[in-house]
Amino acid sequence: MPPISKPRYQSVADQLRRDIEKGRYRVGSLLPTELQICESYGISRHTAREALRVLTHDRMIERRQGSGTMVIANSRQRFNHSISSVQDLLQYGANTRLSIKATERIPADDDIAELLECDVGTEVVHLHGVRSEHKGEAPFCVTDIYRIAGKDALSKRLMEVSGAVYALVDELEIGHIGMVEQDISAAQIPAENAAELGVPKHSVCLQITRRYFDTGGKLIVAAVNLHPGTDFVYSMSLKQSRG
Amino acid sequence: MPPISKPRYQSVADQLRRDIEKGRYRVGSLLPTELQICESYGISRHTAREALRVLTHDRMIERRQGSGTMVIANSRQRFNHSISSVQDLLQYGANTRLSIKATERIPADDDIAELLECDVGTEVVHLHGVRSEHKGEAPFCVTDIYRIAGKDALSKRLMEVSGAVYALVDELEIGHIGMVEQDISAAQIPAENAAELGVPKHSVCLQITRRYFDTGGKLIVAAVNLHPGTDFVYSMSLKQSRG
DNA sequence: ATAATTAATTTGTCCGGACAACTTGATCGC
DNA sequence: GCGATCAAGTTGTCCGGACAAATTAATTAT
Repeated sequence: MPPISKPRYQSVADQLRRDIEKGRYRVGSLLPTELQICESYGISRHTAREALRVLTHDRMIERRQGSGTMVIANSRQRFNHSISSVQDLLQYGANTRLSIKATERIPADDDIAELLECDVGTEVVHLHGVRSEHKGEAPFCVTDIYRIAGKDALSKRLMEVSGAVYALVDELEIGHIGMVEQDISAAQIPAENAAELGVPKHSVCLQITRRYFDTGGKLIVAAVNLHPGTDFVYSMSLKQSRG
Repeated sequence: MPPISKPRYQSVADQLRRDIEKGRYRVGSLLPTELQICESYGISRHTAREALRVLTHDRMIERRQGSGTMVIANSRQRFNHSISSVQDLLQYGANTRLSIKATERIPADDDIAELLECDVGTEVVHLHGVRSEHKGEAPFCVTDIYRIAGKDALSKRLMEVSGAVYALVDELEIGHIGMVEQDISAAQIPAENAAELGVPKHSVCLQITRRYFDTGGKLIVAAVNLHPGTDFVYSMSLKQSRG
């Protein structure tokens, strides 16, 4: 049998993608069911599911057991945040809406200890929330904030935070931030965050870890942000400086 | 039938992951074949393949038709590049080894035109290469460099580049770089780059797009870098500045 | 001893089937 | 009209099988 240029499932995935891009299936609508795809393309359910798996991986569709397959993106939409200074970062924080979902005190595990430069087991305040552009919009980021728990006012106020806050940093009067250290890497969405972001677990995301230091060089808080998918772009400029 | 806490394939994947992490299967060695996993766990080949798909997605293993399943990572290894200035960027370029694999002149497509701020169809010099820490090491990055083709010396010299170069920017005496614009986002490895990076296609990667401007604000070259996996960390600090 | 050929092994692709789990819609009882 | 229950629809998980494609090992020929 002469080889085909690519697997059947890939061809079907490509055709479905084109259909979505051309507007045959709009965002928010349901794709044909697995059985309908089988009939339309004359393929088995396994092959149909492989094709849909490709589109799921590409984050164009989202599949829900019992509900069907929904189109969640039809074109490459990128939202771009230009952050080159602490001011940019704070402005970005002020322009987006952070909803705190949970607040707790926990003992630091390995990762948190490394992040906060403390011993494993140290008691830490942990806030968990999601960030969105506007109220009611789907979140584009999940955020975990950590601070070594102490008897200081800031730790106590962090524990009291709930609901929607805009400029968390300003809200809490953290004090003058002297420097922010950032680590940016690709990551995969943990299962526990996938649901609140409306993305498949293990799907691609951008992870930005920030550690906020005061002007005296003391670590105030650390935050881990997960931006699902490939749309979120972190932009900044490097200037040539003479030393 | 009472529900199990998680799917069989996930349990098997977790067990295999633990075996890898504990050293039962070391990096570079082969995992048991699909049939052996079926027999060991009393599962079907479909379920075994699903389990292996999970580990593939986590980039712990790599599967080759006819060869078997090789362990490529057993623990979380992160390599961290701190780049906060043009100097850092150039130093980073100098400290790593760029191997040019292809050089060509092509008409700019939509993406390239947007990158270089020129019309679609404009003739562009394109260099394709991979970057590694040391000679002989597996590449950790794939790089595509673009410049609007002209009769200028730089365009001609770009076309002549081949083999291994270290500091491409220095090599070509691009001239004083005044500014570098950077866009960082999560992405997925295109199929055509997966092989040379030794990773599965569509797997997670960090995409860093840089546009180099001279001191007069003129765009010199643009580069798109893909860092596969979640290990590559781009670090930089933001300083508080008074306005 | 070496090269070519063949066989075996292994993963990739595709098929069909069955049942679980979840969601949605229809029907019945109050 | 509303709530509870049931049926239908849909995706998720698991099974078994077959053949293709790629790689490796064994065998054969020189």
